[in-house]
Parts: sequence; C-alpha cells; structure tokens
Amino acid sequence: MSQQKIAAPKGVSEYTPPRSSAFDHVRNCLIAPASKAGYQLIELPVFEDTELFKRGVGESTDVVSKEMYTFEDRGGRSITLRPEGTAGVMRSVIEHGLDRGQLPVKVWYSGQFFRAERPQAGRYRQFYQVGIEAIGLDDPAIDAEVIAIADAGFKALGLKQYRLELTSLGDAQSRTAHKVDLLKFIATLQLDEATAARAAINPLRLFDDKRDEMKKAMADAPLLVNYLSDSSREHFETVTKYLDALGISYQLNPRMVRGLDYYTGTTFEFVHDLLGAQSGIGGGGRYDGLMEQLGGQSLSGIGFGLGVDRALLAAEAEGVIGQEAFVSDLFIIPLGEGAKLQALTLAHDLRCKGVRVEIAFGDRALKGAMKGADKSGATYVIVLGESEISSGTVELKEMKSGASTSVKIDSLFEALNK
RNA sequence: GUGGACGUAGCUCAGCUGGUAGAGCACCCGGUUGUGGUCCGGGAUGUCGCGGGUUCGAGCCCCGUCGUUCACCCCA
Repeated sequence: MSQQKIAAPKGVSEYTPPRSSAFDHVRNCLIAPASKAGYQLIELPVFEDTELFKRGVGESTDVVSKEMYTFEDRGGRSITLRPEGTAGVMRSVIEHGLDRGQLPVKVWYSGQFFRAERPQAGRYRQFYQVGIEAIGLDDPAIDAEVIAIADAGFKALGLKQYRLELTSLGDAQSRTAHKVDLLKFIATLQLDEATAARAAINPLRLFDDKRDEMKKAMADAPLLVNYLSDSSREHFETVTKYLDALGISYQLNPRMVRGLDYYTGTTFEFVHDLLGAQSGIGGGGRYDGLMEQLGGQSLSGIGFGLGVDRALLAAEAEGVIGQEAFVSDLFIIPLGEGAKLQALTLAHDLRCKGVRVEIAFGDRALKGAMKGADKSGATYVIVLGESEISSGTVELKEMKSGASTSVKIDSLFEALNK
C-alpha cells in the first residue's frame, strides 16, 4: 500500500537537476561583482522579530500589512519569515556595531525570502534574492557604484533585453511638499472605492495604475522630481553624471513607485522585457531614515535586491543560459564484488587528487554500464574486473574517440592529466 | 485577496457525439560469453489532480476542492 503523496507548499519554486545548475550559475553571476568591489558576506536568519519589518518596511505597505508569514513561536514571540533583506541587514549591523568602524559598511547577502501572495509566473511565495548594502555614506558616487554592481551582474549573466529605470524620491522636505499638491490633485479625480483606498495608503501608487483611463487621469499629476530640494536635486544629478561616465544607460522614470516605505533619494529598478506582468528583476535605492528608525545611529545607506528566480526566467527567455549536468573525468565500471572494493578505493584516491570520478554501482550488465557512462558524458572509462586487478593494468578508453590505451592502475592519475 | 484558462504515464501530448486509456521521447532487458553512441526486437509504467453527483456506464457532463497558469493587485 503506497502512502498518499505530499506536495510542496503552494507557490514555492524548486530547482532540481539539471535546471538547478542554471539557477546556481545565475546566482553566482549576479553576486560576483559585489565581492570584487569589496562587499563581504553577511549571513542572516530567515526569521526575525515581527516588529523589525513593521518598523523597518512600514506598516502601511502591502508587504507588511497582508503578505507576511507571521506566527507565534513556542515562547510566545511574534516571528516573521523575512519578506525582504534590507531591514535584517540593518538590524544586524546595529546589533553587532558594524557601523562603529570604518564607513561605509559594505555587505552582500543571498537567500530565500517569503511573501504570502497569490502565485503567478515569476512570483513565488518563497523566492531568492541576492543583494548588497552600503551603509554610512551620503556620497552620490556610491549610489553610482551600487547601481553599476547590479548592472554588472545582469551583464555577466548575458542579459540584454532589460532596462534600468531611475528616479529620486528626494528627502523628507521634498516629499512633504509634493504630497500636499498631489493630494490636492487626486481630490479632483473620480476614483472607485479600491483605488481611493490605495490612494489613501500611498498616493504615489496611483502613478503605477495600469489602466489607460487612470494613466490619462494622472498625466497632469504633479511629479515628485519637480519638488526636489536643492541638495536632493544636486545629489541626483551627480549620480546620473557618474552613470553616464560609466556608460550605464538608464531611463528617468519620475512615475516609478516602490512598495517599501524606507526608500528616499536615488531609487531604481531593473525591468526585463520578456517576463510578462512580473517584470522587475531587481531594484533598490537609498534609505536615509531606516537605521535611526530601527534604533541605530542616523546613517543613510543604499542597496539593492536582485531576483534570482526572475533573472533565471529572463536568461532562459533570452536563451543565454544552458543546463550543464555534472560531467566526470573518469567513469569506473567494476565487475564483481572484489572489483567494487577496488573501484571505491581507486575513486577515493583520485578524487583526493582533484579528479572527478563516478562509479557504476548496482551490478549492471557491462553493456548497460557503458551506456550509463556514455550518457554521463564522462571523458574516460575504465572497466575493472578480475583480469585488470590481477594484472594491475586497465584499458583507459576515451569515449569521444573510442580509442583506448593500456595504463597501470598506479599511474592512472598521470595518464588522465596528459 | 479578485477574475479567466487549464490539470491524462518521468516529459510533451492524443483520446471521436459519455462505453472501463494511447503515441512520441525517456527508462529497463535482449540481439551468443567483458565495452557506449545508430539500428532491430521485447518490456514496465498511470487510483485520467482529489472528493462527490448525474448515468446501465464518465478521462470525457455537473458541483466542490487542491494545484498550475494568465491578468488585476503587489513586487524580486
């Protein structure tokens, strides 16, 4: 009697061989530029005190108000599976006093994040992000560096059909001034109930509405970029100047909306053309008040999060990624019980020297084992049976050409490295 | 959370106006004793997502449920 099968929880993505190799490749490409720029790994818990996200990300955001996996642990604490990375990094930096040393603090992370949304293509309840944070410096040059690092990751992957959208959300004064006028403007519009509710939570959201009539209605709405304070405008102009110098193309998008409350100043998004509705493959920006909000000193920071799942989808859509299975250098086919023992020790020995070795286990017939060797893509094959063991010599067969040469078992390593 | 489409072997799918399931690929075995890729022969495989209903009879009809997918919403 077979037991009932258990399925994975709804909306999670799983990467099994051979696609897992492509996933791994994407993740490595995306984060490699960060370590070249001196960012160091920070490894954090996937669950945190719920309060961290309420205070850090903002209670009014959709992410916090309706998409968090929150539960009570056995000690009665409210715990939440992390929905994003920045808040946790800030918490850890403050907790361990990383900001007491030389600034900026530069870290990178990689891992799973969780959001209880309705799944669809490119949107999962557990998803993977890599990201970096540079904390403690206001210099526009670091804004440009952070953006350049993200862009380098996508380029390293081979992506072409994406664009960088850029804007500035300004400082607190800029936003306050703009909000007054925006609310006045919105008051003149006829909004349905759901839209009005969204506007009440965050009036900027209306800029993001996909309906044509709303786009038309918002065409003349006051734009935040026109309300930037002198220092904000100057900072942003310097960032774009640096990006120009770096040869990184971007589109100014004054209507960009970000879903997390902590963003200020320079804000950006990477959007891919072939992905459908969930087209954002990465995004980030500056966050001036976050650290203080979380009980730390008043330092600003900037960072990004890149979606590994979506970058993989994008790479597949562009056809710039393949799946590579593990390929061994040597495939050993043991014949008989005694040979199996020999194969085991021989493989172990060669692996210690760095050779990739696989063994055909399971007492398959020679023909079947050869077939297996062929499919594995192994470069060389040896058959290990009675005669080979007693003579101490094997036939080293190169699969591609089919040619084989006699080699002493003791000098296999040397023969393989010729 | 809202709306639409879909759910048949490991994979891609077929299954006529309802009569108790098929193809290709993949997999396994063999084509004379210990050497793969082609070819030939043979073989295994499904509670037709799950539960209920209509019917003499349902993979095909109805309801529910779970899942996937597309859009809204949101965002990576």
